[in-house]
Amino acid sequence: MPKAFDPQAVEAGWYARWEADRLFVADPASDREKFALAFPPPNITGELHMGHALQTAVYDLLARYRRMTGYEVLFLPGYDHAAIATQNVIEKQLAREGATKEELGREKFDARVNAWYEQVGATIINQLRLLGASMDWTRLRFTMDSRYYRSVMTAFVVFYEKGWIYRAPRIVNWCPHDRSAISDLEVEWREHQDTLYFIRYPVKGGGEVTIATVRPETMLADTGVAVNPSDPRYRDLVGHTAILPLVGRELPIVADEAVEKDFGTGALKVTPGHDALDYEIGQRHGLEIIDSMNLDGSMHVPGLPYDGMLALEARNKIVDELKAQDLIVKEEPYVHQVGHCDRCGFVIEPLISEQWWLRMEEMRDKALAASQAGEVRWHPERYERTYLDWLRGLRDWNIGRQLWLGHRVPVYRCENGHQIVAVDPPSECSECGGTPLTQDPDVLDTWFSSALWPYATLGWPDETEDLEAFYPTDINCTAREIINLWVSRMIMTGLEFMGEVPFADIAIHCIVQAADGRRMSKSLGTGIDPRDLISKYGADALRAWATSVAMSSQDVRFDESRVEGYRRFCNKLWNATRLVLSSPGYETAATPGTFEAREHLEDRWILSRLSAAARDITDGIEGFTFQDSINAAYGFTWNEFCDWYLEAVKERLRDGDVAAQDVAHFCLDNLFRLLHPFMPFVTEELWSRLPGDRDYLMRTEWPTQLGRFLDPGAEEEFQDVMTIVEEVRGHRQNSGAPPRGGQIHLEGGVSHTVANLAARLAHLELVHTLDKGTPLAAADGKVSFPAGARDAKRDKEIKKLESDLARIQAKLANSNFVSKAPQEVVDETQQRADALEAAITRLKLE
RNA sequence: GGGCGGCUAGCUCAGCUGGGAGAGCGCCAGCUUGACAUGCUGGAGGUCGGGGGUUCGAAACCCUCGCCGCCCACCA
Repeated sequence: MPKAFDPQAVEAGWYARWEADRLFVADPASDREKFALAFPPPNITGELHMGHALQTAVYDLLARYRRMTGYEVLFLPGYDHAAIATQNVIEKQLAREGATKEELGREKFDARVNAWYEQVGATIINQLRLLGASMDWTRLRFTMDSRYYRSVMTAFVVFYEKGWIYRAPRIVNWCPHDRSAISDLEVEWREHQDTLYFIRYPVKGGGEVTIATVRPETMLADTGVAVNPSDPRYRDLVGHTAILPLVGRELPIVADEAVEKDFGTGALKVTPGHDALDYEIGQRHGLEIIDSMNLDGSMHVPGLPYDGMLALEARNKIVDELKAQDLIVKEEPYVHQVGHCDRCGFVIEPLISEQWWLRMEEMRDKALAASQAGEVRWHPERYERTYLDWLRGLRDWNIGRQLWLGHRVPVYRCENGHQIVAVDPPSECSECGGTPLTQDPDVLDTWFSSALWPYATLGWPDETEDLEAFYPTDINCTAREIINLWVSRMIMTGLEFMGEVPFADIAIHCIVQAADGRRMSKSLGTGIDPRDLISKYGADALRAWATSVAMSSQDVRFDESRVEGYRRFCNKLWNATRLVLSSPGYETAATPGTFEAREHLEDRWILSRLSAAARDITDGIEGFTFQDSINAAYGFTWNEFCDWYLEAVKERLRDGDVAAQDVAHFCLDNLFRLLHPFMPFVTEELWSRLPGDRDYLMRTEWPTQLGRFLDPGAEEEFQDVMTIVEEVRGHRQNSGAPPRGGQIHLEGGVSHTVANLAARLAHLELVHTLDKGTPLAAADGKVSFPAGARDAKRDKEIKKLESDLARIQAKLANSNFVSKAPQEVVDETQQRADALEAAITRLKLE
């Protein structure tokens, strides 16, 4: 067995073996209880980043844990076509080549996209394998594969037949770059420093009204002026008509509650064609809608000199002309939020467009009712509110996109104007039999298809065996930024189509930031490729780190040294195993179990500690506090099993002591099981090196029967041992004594077992009389302290203990404390005081 | 504008329902200790963001202020 743990060498073979033996493949016909995870399909826009690695580690931990606890587990992988995002990726590639998708043409563009899907899909799968994700590859899904496509079409048709899908012109968020509408959730708000212009609009019949705007170019499409009805400044103007400068259009002056009296001048220019609020005001007052913008964001004002200009260009020219006419009252610097397309970054232009809409009321209400009924549990709980608040304010969803990439809307029209909505493309018009039919050019919002993920991947709308066995799935774990975009929509459509929430538990994991606190991103150069970390520290180390931070209440800054720490942890496990394996005769010690005798204190102690660790690790997983699991496993392994137990039994192991072998073996065996979900590779490897004929660790049982080893008496006694050993080491160090040698004197109260073990661990000779020799040591005043070892550090320690004691005694002297605090707290405090007094006495002894 | 999270050792973070301030890394000192120098031993380092309050007792609960971050939102 190599002296050092080498992740590369260990990891290489296991994944292939697990997979070849079909350990990841779920059986819907199994008698076992089912546990299903539909892995959030990564966008097929590029390679997986740290966030994906973290998420994968969490999912796989749950999958492996559930397999070991007896469930039939389905861990279903896949990826998402991510229409708008992928289209942007390809367009950027084309731009670098000096081309555009229009030049390329639709067919070649599609071919290019498919090639990209193949390439990136393969990379993603490879990364997931490197991470050790125990996914059922026989069920790999893609949101654009033919079966999934059919699910999406079916959902559309069902919604349509319910009357929930309709087409209507409305103000939408228009991305001039993508030439598509996007939903409110895809708008990213960024702070802009702009200028607020105060512009004078003359009023017909005399007077004027001054409005404030940051977008003077939109005035070309103004069709009204609005003021608040309760604003005394403008009361007399309501009902009058303003004249639009530069254009001459007559603008009715209306009163509307939506106008803020305190903003600007309190008078608002109304541009129903290019502002959401103005649109609503316009609707209420029957104002005309004028469209002054082309779909590429340029001005569409035929007959005016601004026609065809870019918005900003037009703005400058308009401001110049208004100034020339002395219509600008003033300009103020103004900081505000401006919407951008979250995929391409272009400034969003609100404009009127005819779009496909999905009514959400009924689905929203069902989702709210499900939460009310406790069918959805959030971890941490606070995210439930984020979700519910958003749901309550939900409006109709714009599901149409004017992109090249995505699921085409299944709506067809014949030459006679009939409209057919069908899952499969009809060959002729169902009303007049006419041909040819043309399909609606729109595609669906990529989130429309993602919303079906938990059941479309299982075969819906067909009543498949998988759907029957594995729906609902059990847990969804994602970043909070897609709670509204994705999680909420899965819940709504899941309730609608399947009648049940798609998962009962939702865990929100943290976001990994770069070490300096910035966002991890490729473009900023702050991203880290998980594969680099895997090759440096191993997948196990990366996973252990990921699960240790995943459920953090705040986002975490990436700290590479922590990943490195977990690699060292793997090495520690490795070497602990090596030590045990080197015990003579151990190879043939096939049947553990003789430790039941448990005559040694250290054996009883470590089994008790193992039992506690198993409990803490299990509780952490069940309670979505994975960091507690990792910490318990780490602490047990390093600070208890290695630092104390193995040190205590080294000689016994060297002598081939069967009880020591059995106990050590039992600890390792259970520890590997307990760590397997977190660090699957190294644990599987070490497990395979233990003697005996072994099946895969991956499919052994989770330890659940260790409670019987809890042994408070042994823990207390061993605590005495540790205290003595630590005191001896401390004083040795302070007095410059060599690390070994010297004697320990046994006094009255100390059990022979404790003294003996302490002597062994501290490398002392145990003697039974006080007058023999000079050194040493200690515990609870039961062992005398030798003369001649007094030093400055000891004085300092005495001082510290004395001040601690003074504080505690003051507490005990407080009658309020004694009378009001619970008796056990008072008792405990008294015990601490006694212990401190004893320690001081001991240290002062000469 | 509303909501949420964070502020704990030099750094990255734990501290759950209030009762002795923790870990990893880093730092200092000492160790070729028959598993591991990816190691071992000892140690330094914190008025738990500031200020009030509740309590016998507060890092934890309440109020308030200050920064940092996120989400939501139709004030042009």
